[in-house]
Amino acid sequence: MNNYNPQEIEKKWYDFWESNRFFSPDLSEADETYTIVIPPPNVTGFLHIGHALVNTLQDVLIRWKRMSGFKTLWLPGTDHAGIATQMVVERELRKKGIEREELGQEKFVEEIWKWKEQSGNMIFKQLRRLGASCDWERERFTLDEGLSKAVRKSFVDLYNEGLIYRDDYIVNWCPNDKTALSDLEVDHTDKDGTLTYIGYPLEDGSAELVVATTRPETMLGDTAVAVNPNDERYRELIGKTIRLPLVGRMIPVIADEFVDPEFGTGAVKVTPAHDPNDFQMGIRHDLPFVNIFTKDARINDVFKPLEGQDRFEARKNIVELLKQEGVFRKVEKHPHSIGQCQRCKTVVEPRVSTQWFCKMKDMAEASLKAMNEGKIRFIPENQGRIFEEWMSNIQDWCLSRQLWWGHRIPAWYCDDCDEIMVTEEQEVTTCSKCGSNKVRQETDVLDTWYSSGLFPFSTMGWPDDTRDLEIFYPNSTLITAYDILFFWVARMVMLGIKMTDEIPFPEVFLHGLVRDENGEKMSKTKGNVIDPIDVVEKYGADALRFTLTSLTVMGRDIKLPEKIIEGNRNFINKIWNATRFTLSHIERLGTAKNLTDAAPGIFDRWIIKRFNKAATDVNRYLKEYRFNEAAKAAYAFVWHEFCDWYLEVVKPMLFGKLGDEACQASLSVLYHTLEASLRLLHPIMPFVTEELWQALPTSDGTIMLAEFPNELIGIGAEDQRAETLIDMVGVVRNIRGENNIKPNVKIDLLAVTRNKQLTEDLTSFREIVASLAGVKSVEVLESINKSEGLAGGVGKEFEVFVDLRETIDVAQETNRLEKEKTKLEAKQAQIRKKLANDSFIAKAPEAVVQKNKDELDELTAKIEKIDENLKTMQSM
RNA sequence: GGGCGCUUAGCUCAGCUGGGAGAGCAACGGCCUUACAAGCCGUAGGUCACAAGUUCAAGCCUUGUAGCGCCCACCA
Repeated sequence: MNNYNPQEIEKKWYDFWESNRFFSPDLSEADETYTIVIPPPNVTGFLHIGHALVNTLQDVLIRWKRMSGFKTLWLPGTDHAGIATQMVVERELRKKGIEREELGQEKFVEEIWKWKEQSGNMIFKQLRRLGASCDWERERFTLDEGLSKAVRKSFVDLYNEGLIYRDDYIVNWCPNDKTALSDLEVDHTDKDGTLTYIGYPLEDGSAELVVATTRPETMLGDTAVAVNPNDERYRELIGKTIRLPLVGRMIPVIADEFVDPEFGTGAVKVTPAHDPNDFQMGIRHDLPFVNIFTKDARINDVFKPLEGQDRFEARKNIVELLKQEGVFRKVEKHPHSIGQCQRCKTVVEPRVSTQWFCKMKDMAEASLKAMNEGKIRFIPENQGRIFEEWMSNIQDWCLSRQLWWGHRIPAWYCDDCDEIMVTEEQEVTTCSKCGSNKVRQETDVLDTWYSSGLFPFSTMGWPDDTRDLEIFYPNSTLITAYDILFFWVARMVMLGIKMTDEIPFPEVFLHGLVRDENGEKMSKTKGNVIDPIDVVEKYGADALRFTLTSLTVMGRDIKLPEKIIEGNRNFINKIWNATRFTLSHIERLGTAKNLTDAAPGIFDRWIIKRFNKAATDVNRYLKEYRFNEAAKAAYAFVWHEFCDWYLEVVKPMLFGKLGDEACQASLSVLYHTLEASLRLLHPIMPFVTEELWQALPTSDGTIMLAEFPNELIGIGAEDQRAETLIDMVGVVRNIRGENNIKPNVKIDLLAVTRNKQLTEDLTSFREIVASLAGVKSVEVLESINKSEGLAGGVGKEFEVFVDLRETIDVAQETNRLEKEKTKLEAKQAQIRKKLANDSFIAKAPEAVVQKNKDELDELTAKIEKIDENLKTMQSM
């Protein structure tokens, strides 16, 4: 069994962690805390790739901080998700032939709860498979008693302060869901449409005013025609009366600055009850509001001939009627934007109705102030500007929804005296004003985002004064996708400041959206959905986590091709095998069990130094939310430094070619570097690291509570000695590769060194160089008498030659040398030019100048040697 | 209409405060070398969209141009 098999280990370790309560913070110790509150998924939800991403990132941070000694809490919860859930359950019931209306609100809500008990929280089971280290003991739900109390408390407070009010207003109405929507819940798309021109005759029959409209059917609700006051063409008509075709209503011609004389005919029909602009005009000019639609957007009884017709049907039919009446003038193509319900895609109908609103301006200003004072920081930064833009142009928030699933608005109406009582009490039976007991509770519920807006503190027990609130609020950071910046983040910031006087979190990291390999949004209809659970089953959770982490770049969406996941699975396999190799030799580790007991050689010190650099980088990158860089740093170290070089260096030691002491030292360094590497990788790939770490003889407990590495052990001054030997191996491999010398052809290496240290090192470690370079012997020389058949390479402090008399292809070797020379000469020319520039010498920092000079010397020396080698070739 | 981005190797993309153009995948050549063929070694490939500017020095800073994308907005 050489390969890693995730299925065998993942469940085992998750159960181990959970049953040992490793996810729950120990409140008895007063460590520094680190808190993340989950973006609550819908109770009805199934894990999609976006969840996999956001929760992987949170888990990486949480595990990293937990290992770094913080008291960490990752609090999970779900959102009741008003419309979405109601729709799902409605659909389920319809399958059984039951309509929501038959059941009534109470029964229906009971059904949803039942459904939630059965199928809800599926997503948390799936999150466990991802490895999410949430504290499941603190799981919350937005409709829990505690969170509901927070909703009531905040609502009442805001109402008493005058920030929440009830008013008649034109709102976005979904005729399918039969509820009001907030502006954010409406998606706008450009669609082909038409512009219909209709002639409206003046009352006295003297003329007609032609208006243009995209929605001719709304003319039934017209209560005016507007023109721009400065429009010469129509100045005479202002104040005159028009007879509305088909309906016969007398309506005035009004003047309003809103009208654009350039558009259409410059005259606009005004339908205050069915268009947001017209609504405003209606208020400005005190016009009547004629509602022409039922709640499901059919023509109501205002116009009998079309009564009961759907608005789109009516649109066609009314044109016919207008033609019959002789007022239809023409129709043009006219693309325009239409609003659709975010949930059901039905075209939204603006509708005047009584709704509850929240004033946003002051809260938005407070949020902007907090941001400008640096109390809240967005990562990436440009998201802060988007936040600012939105906050600066904020509109009041329509809070009420004509749904049944959600927090019922805590308001009661008295039918006798019309008193409105807004109170935290859950049972109101008598009117506080007139004593009547004809009181009834508001049936509307709150926008689902209202309760999630309280999530950072309602989950901690607010409004009560709880220990959790004290310890874990404000949260440390918020991780979420940028597409809910306004829906959720903005609301949390505003409500957080308002209700608790504190910013709910000082940092917000907004990640991109996961798309398919062609950059398309994933959707079931397109069939390009990647199911994270499928990925987990095929490649393992760690491969998925590593992939998502390594693709998380600031401010960019993520394309996810399967190939990348496969490559990262291979990386895990690499670690798996490196560990197997190490363990297979570990019993030979005698005295030098502790790293500090070992007397590390130059390669040992080199790998420790490389590890220290990787660990420092990973820590820094995670701190900066540069997930991709953190993953890359760990990957590059483990694969390309630890496995590619160090493991190969160690092999000759293990075979006893350099003596027992060196072997012991390297074995110790090998072991401890591996062990530390597992800890370094754990936050990103928890399962495989736990599995391997548990197999180590020194491990105790769990890797998830082991210390996150910083520096393995301090290594003193810069040590280039190993690098030089590594460089030499590279030069020899290049000669081999380019000359197509088969690995089984063992050649002798002649090395000419230019300094004493290198001579010593090469002598001591010739076995290692021989092993890595695939040569049978290494002869260390101070100079060489070149003879035929020697192919040579040049390094900074050495030249190497191999005897190729048997295999040499002179043409090929000459070609190789010439290519090398050309490359070096180009570089040389560049640097010469730079150094010839007086301003460069004068103005560039001394270190930069010196570096260039050194490099030039090195290049010149190398080129000289290559020339010599070329001569040798020519003589053959 | 306003705002925010993107353009770097065949593909997907990194590149933080200006000083070496990089990774993964794909390609090419060679290897079952005693952890790993889910692997190893070697090689090739780029006017960093275009133009101008600042600078000793620009993929990176400034301005403009072109193409692409996203978000917001009440133009009938």
